[in-house]
Amino acid sequence: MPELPEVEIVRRGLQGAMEGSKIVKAEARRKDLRFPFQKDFVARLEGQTVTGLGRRAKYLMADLASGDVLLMHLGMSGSFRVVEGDSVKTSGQFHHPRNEDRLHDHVMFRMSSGADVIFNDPRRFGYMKIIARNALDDEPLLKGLGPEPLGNEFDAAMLARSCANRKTSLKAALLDQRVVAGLGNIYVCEALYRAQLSPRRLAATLATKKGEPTDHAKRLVTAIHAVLNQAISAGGSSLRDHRQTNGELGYFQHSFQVYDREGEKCQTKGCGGIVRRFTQNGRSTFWCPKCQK
DNA sequence: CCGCGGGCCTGAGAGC
DNA sequence: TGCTCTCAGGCCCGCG
Repeated sequence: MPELPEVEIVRRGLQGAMEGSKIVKAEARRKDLRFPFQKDFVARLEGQTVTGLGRRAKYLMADLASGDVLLMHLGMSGSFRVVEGDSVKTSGQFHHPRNEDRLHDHVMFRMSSGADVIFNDPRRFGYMKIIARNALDDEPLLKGLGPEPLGNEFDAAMLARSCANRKTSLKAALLDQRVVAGLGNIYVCEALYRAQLSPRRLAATLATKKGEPTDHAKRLVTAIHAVLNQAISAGGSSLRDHRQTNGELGYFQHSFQVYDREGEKCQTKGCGGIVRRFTQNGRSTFWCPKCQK
């Protein structure tokens, strides 16, 4: 499911239920997601107050009073929902009266706020891991992540620098979390379209021979900022799995200009092109060959 | 070091 | 209806 905007929406949705509340009870209903849970996973969570809920790239990070950090990744199909009230009365087993499919409810946090926070993930590409805060810098999952695309340090100069020596397409470079951390297939396609840059273009063409950013690099950074901010404002994109934590859908999918729009007319005024699709590095690329150069 | 392709999972949808 | 095939928002790993 989730690229940066969806993860950010989930973070905001979980804040009310989790920040400042204690994890009264935690359950991992299977022994693994993408990776096995740590043996002491539940023990390190129960009784801990969540002092803050942050995001790095596509990771959610819950700060615990113990000094641990709970790292959570949604993979392709992970989602959280917050259930308030009635279910809390249910003793023992983690159970909710709402009549939905619970087959893939894999993790539950019962919070002192009175809310149950439930992680559902059919494909189980998601995972959770507890790390001591003072060991975050050595965490392999986080090491090597590039800049936050909405952060201050991400600008045309930096993007040009990290693309300068790449021997790959611009599309592949933007999907590489070492270059910029948080974009996925949808928002890369949309940003390239908005910047009118071809996904096939060599990544290195964002920099001059001296390594200075080209106008293309500036356009691309502007487009990335715009598309991410608009997507966050729209609650993210709901294609299959993404839900806000209150169960509502995001609606940025209605604003896609190329993603999943193969065969449709290009929306750029006066272009008259047709949105095409092809495969790059095993992933679908959607673009307008006429206006993206 | 870098770039690429395979694999991990389940489920939805298309085609027969 | 039901089977088979393809594809899906991510990312680790092993190979060349």
